[in-house]
Amino acid sequence: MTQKDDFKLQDFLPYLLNQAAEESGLAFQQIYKDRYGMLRTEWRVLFHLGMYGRMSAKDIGERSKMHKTKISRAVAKLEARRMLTRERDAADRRLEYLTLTQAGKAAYIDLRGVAKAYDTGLAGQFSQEDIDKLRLMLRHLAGMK
Amino acid sequence: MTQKDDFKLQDFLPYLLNQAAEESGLAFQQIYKDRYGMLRTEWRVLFHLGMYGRMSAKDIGERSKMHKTKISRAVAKLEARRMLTRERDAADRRLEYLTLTQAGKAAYIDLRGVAKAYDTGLAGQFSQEDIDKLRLMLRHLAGMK
DNA sequence: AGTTAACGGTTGATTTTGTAACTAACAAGG
DNA sequence: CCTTGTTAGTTACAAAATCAACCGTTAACT
Repeated sequence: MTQKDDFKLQDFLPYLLNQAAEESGLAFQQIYKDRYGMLRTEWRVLFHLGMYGRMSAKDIGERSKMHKTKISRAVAKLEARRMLTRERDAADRRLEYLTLTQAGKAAYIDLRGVAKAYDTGLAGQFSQEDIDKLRLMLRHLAGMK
Repeated sequence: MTQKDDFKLQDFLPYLLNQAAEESGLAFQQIYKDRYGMLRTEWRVLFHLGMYGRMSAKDIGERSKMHKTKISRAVAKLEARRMLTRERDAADRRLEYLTLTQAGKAAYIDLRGVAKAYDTGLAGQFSQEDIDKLRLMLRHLAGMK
């Protein structure tokens, strides 16, 4: 091109990370979509509630860095599908605590199992040492220090 | 939760990759958006044409794994902004070859410089050895063998 | 040639996201 | 109390992504 063109898009970290994220998540996405008709935002909310138990939308937002509108909509859908219930805080009536229903817990446990196996499969392509380092670096890049 | 819950969402590779991709790309995204009003699909098309020179939408699709409708629309926008021109193949009149205009090249060169500096900044957080390994693993996960 | 299938690319309808503005509730200072 | 500001969450509207159907063209088979 116009000057010596030693730029390689395939090495550009944001691009590479995106491609890896997309490709590596595809098959898992297919599962929660097919099995429960969920969106990514929805399974993320589900996972947060499954892992940490009862919490507010705000708490989820802080941990996941998802925008509050996404969470609001995901919660609405999960509620419509009877996967969670809301409960207003008596002391501060702006707050709503979210809890998984039995159906929600069942979905969480199911998907958690899938995720674990899936992750094991991905990680299995590398040595334990390498995968540990990868996770460490990714956490660093993600700002999850 | 219901059983021993040793699942950590923060270690789940597709999730972690997504967070890292999102976070690491944010500031760069801001630049091509502010400076040229571009979308991610648009700068990707721009970069492909800048790096490889004249090519068809289909070629871009194969290399970038973007869906053809995204590419079609990105090309239309770049054309409207006079960043590229189309040229029909005389032999196979379904094909269109895309070429950057001067303005397109200038934008590419500008953004390529930004990307390089940006990437250097990201990579600088790690040792050369680690960053090489990271890229290798990401390429592997992305299926870009 | 004539039919059918496949391909490159575009378009339109629907879904999902992003951005702002909005409620309703609380908090702090006067 | 009463303003002003902030917070948790929702909603409305615009921007963008997805999906399927589409057009014109080429290829393949008969």
